[in-house]
Amino acid sequence: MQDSALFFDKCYDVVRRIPYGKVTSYGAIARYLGAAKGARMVGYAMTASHGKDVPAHRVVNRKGLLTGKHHFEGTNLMQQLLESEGIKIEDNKVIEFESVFWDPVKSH
DNA sequence: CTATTGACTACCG
DNA sequence: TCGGTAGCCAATA
Repeated sequence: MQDSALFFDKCYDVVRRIPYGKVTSYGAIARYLGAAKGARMVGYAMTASHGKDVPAHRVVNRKGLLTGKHHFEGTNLMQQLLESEGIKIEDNKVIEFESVFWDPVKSH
């Protein structure tokens, strides 16, 4: 029971470590936590991250697409948050995604 | 218990 | 990035 809760908590911890102006992917977090197949679980954790100090807008899928924007208020809040950090968005995708990508494994 | 769904990723053509 | 399909794991009905 606590395993999944711990997984969620670790997801939040990693997301909080994302530097300003950087983003990471669900899969990268999942791999960092030792759950390479758990990318969807990371997304699930983000869904449950409401009300917490988790900058979930810095987490996108592996192509830089803002697949989770629908979970934010309005229709473009996630994009605006990223743009306010210097990350450029076009067509729901992070521009120069590889340049702003932050790998939790490398940071570790 | 099974079936469906989802903030994903990899593979195939 | 190019669309469809399969595999994945947990939550929900």
